[in-house]
Amino acid sequence: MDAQLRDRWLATAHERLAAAGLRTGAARERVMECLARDAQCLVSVQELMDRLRRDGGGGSQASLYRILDELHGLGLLHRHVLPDGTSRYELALPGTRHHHFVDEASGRVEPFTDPDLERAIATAARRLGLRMTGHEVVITGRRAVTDGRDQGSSADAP
Amino acid sequence: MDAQLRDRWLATAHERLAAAGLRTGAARERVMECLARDAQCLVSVQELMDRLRRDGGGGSQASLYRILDELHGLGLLHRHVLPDGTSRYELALPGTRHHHFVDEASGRVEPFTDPDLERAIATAARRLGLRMTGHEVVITGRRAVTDGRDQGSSADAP
DNA sequence: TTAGATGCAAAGCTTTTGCAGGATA
DNA sequence: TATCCTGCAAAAGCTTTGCATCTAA
Repeated sequence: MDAQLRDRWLATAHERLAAAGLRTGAARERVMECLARDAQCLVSVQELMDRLRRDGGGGSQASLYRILDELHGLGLLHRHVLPDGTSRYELALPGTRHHHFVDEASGRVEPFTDPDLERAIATAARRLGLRMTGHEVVITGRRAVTDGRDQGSSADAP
Repeated sequence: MDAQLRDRWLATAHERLAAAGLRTGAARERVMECLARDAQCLVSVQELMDRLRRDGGGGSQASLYRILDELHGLGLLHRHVLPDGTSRYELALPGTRHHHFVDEASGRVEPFTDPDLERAIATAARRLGLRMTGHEVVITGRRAVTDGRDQGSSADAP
């Protein structure tokens, strides 16, 4: 968990909510703190619900969905839909964009970044004559059996 | 609609179904013909249902879902989930893979291909040490106002 | 004759909505 | 005090399942 990212997101979020003329509510504050901490990479609504309950705060499902939709509308969250049809959210902040890999073996979603891929997407959009507002890359697969072999330099930015 | 693609897919599908020891059923035949014709780029289950009804054949919703799942399991269909949570299918055949662009203005989904992008994805997967079984790229945006200007060479393979 | 294939209806899941009551600025 | 925020419960969609029936091989 990146504490700096968490704080930066919380600050931005509060700022933007205030600018939108919205008030401070207990439920939303709890959700936002949970997101800032646990949604640095895609989390499902169910996972969020569980963590909120575990954190003691409680909160209703309806509020959670409403709040997520609201934050997404303000551009504070990215929203993805997995092949199973459930939606997942993660913090949206400039410079933190990443792609996703779904491990078929475990069902886990993991982030990765790749400047070349990013570039290729931008180029493709330009070729198509599009003003791109967003993009999503999901690679599905399994970890190659590494048996200790070097996997080559990580595509993840350091 | 690409008649050659349609026929090639139907042939492959029949072949693979037979190889899997499955029997011929009226409902599945109708669905397959509809897919071969209308699912060369992502169609929703609802759209398929409508077209099947319009074609007169009828068929139940349960069968449609079952058949789609079955064909997907045999690798004959690609399955995508759009941001609204509904799933869409399209024919899966070697050499016909393409990416998707969602036009925010119209909500339409359109296909495009881009060898460079394809390459970038393969490279990224390799770097990550993954055995890739699938990938999905969705670009969201709007068509730039072209006002007659050349958009550059199309990213679509000729 | 036997294992699939199909349709109908009901159940399951995630997500959304309606409303009344409770906060915030 | 006027909005906005919350929670509860019910509703809405899309998708899956159970079960009895029909059919291809």
